[in-house]
Amino acid sequence: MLRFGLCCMFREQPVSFAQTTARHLESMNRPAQLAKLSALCTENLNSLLAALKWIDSRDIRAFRVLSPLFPRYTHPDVGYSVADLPGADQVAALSSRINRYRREHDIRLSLHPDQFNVLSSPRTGVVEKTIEELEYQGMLAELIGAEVINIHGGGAYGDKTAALERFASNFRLLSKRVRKRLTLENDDLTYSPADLLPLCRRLKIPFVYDVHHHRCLPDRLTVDAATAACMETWVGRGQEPYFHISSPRHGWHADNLRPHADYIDPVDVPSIWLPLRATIDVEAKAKELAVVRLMDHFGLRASDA
DNA sequence: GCATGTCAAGTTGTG
DNA sequence: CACAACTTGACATGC
Repeated sequence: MLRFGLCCMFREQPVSFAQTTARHLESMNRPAQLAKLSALCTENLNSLLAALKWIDSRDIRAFRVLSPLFPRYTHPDVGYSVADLPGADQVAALSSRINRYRREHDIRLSLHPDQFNVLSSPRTGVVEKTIEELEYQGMLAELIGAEVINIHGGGAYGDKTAALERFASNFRLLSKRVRKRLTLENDDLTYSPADLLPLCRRLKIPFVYDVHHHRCLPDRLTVDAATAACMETWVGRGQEPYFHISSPRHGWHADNLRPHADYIDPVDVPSIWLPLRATIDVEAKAKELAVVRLMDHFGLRASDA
């Protein structure tokens, strides 16, 4: 059975996540910073629980958690750890409530660190900051029970083979809790499925197949072949494979295919996916409305309000 | 109050 | 060589 997932936020449902900036925090003393950060973390965990309850009511069984759930956690000047927060106990209690909820309601959680995280970079400072961010996400994943931390291959620097070798050696520097959750996704500019699959097999990293990126950056593999290869990389981890779907905002004949549309055109969903047991994250700007519409289309009817 | 510019971070490709 | 695109709002500031 296919499982469709919502990414990070809502268009209409009144569930939102709070943020702050380092600049603003720097205008306060340390106790005031920690008080504000503690309030934001608590607020965001409450929002996450509300998000899971809403998607559960629509039979949506996967959710991508936004990276800054704990705002500015790894910032060099204002960063912190959960134990530093005045509300540390509440943060821990809310996190385990979320973890129990997603377990009892069969909801998959994933994380997707953004483009600043580059394990293939030749710059040691970039790799160090990437590792720090991934370790934060590993800590968060453990708290709330997220299965997957999904990243891209990063830059090519004129030599993809050498870059992926740096990825491989830096991968070994990660803690076990990050390594056992890390996945690799093809992007729309640099690394195609054919580029990444050998590395995924070698390091036993599951491959997340984004078919829209594949259509932007094709390789010798067909959609069917990439799908099958993706599925195989997940066997060792014993989890459902992840796919990503989106539709081009300006159609398939536009100059730029990369911007995402509000909704998914169902014909963009590969028909070979339909009978699979897999999770498809829906990357669409209309957010929950797009997920519900797509599930309706395929007869995976979400219950009505 | 409301509008507008900014936000920690990397890399690539375009203008 | 500088800057926008990735993704996206939401926050902070200033009028």
